[in-house]
Amino acid sequence: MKYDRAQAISKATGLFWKLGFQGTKMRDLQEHLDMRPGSIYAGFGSKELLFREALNLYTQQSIQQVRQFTQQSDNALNGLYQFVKIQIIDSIDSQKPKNCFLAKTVAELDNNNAEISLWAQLGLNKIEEEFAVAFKQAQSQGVLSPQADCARLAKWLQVQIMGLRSYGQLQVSKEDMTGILDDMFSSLPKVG
Amino acid sequence: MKYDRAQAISKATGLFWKLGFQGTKMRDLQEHLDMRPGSIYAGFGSKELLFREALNLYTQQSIQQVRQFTQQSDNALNGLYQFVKIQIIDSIDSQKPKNCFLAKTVAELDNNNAEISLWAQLGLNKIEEEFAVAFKQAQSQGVLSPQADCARLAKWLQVQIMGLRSYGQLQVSKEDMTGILDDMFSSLPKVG
DNA sequence: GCTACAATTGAACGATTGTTCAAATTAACA
DNA sequence: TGTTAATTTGAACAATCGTTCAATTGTAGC
Repeated sequence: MKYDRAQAISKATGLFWKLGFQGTKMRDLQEHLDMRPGSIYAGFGSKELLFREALNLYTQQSIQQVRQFTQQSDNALNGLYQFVKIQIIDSIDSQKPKNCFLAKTVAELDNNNAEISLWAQLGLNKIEEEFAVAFKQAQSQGVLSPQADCARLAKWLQVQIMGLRSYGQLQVSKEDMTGILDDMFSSLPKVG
Repeated sequence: MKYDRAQAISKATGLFWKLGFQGTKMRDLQEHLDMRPGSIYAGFGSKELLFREALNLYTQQSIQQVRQFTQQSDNALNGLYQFVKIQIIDSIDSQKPKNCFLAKTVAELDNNNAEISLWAQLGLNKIEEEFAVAFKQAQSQGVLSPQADCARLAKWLQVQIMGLRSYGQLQVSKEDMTGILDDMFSSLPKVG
């Protein structure tokens, strides 16, 4: 029976996220995907191409979740808060990887694997753009100051999320993390 | 002639910082240190032990720089600002690694290399403690609110630095980075 | 210059790496 | 059911990995 491509990419994403590109060996993937090397290479071409599929899936899911939270919440600002809270804080006690898969990839790979690193950076840019959209939404909803520079706020939020996720790798309590998160959002130029 | 141990560790730190533990091969080290494998193993025991020396040097230098900046500046708060600015922003146009060596190590290594990861986490804790000391100094100097929770601010600063350094890996301008940095420090409960 | 010890050398080892491909198996259609 | 094409299998490959160690070179005291 032919393998389930979407499920295979999903499983590979989890493994790559946890172990990194270099840390994930083909034999790890063979076990985790329950596929033999020939099948993996027939389906994806190489370890690098499969890794790029993983980066794509992660990016796409992140963007989707930002949209989901900003639309479900009463306003986009609360939506972003919920996005960070659920995505980062609530994963602290779980065994899921805590840092950002894209940022970790950029950090791991130097100029020897420049193409993969650039691909990850492209994903981060897309997500940042989505943050900017959310901030503009917040402005049109009247909860964020019209004078606020949304592009700059988007960069700021990226920095905050990267920092939180890096710091979340250490042994921290949810309370400490929530405290930092609340301080973050209380510094925004809110309205009302 | 016997090799210069301190210089060898310094060179190894630069390479490990750039390429990571797994990304740095013994043959890379042999080239970069201009030492033959036997000498490296006679001097340091193994790749892992040399890596730990690198983590130690990086931690020690970071703490030393925090102390240096907080003492040279007119007050500890400005000292911390200068520390971040010079250490991070001014390295953007250089070819030095931009992310935090310790945070990168924690992100890279999973439970298979738990000992190294824990060692890096210990270094991050030491640095955070130094941040707390600096904030207390700022309080006694009358530039930071006496009600401020210095331990919490130290955690906050770690998050900010990790975020800035992660984000600094992308193609950003010094201006954008300085803007984010200024926003960061302007949100502190300053006095006067 | 000789001895004795310390340090360096670099070829080589076994293990592991990403990848290949002929053979075996399954699926599709008559 | 028989035939063809699509897919999976897993042993095996060349390259590279961290590491070792007998041989060589360098150093210090006499």
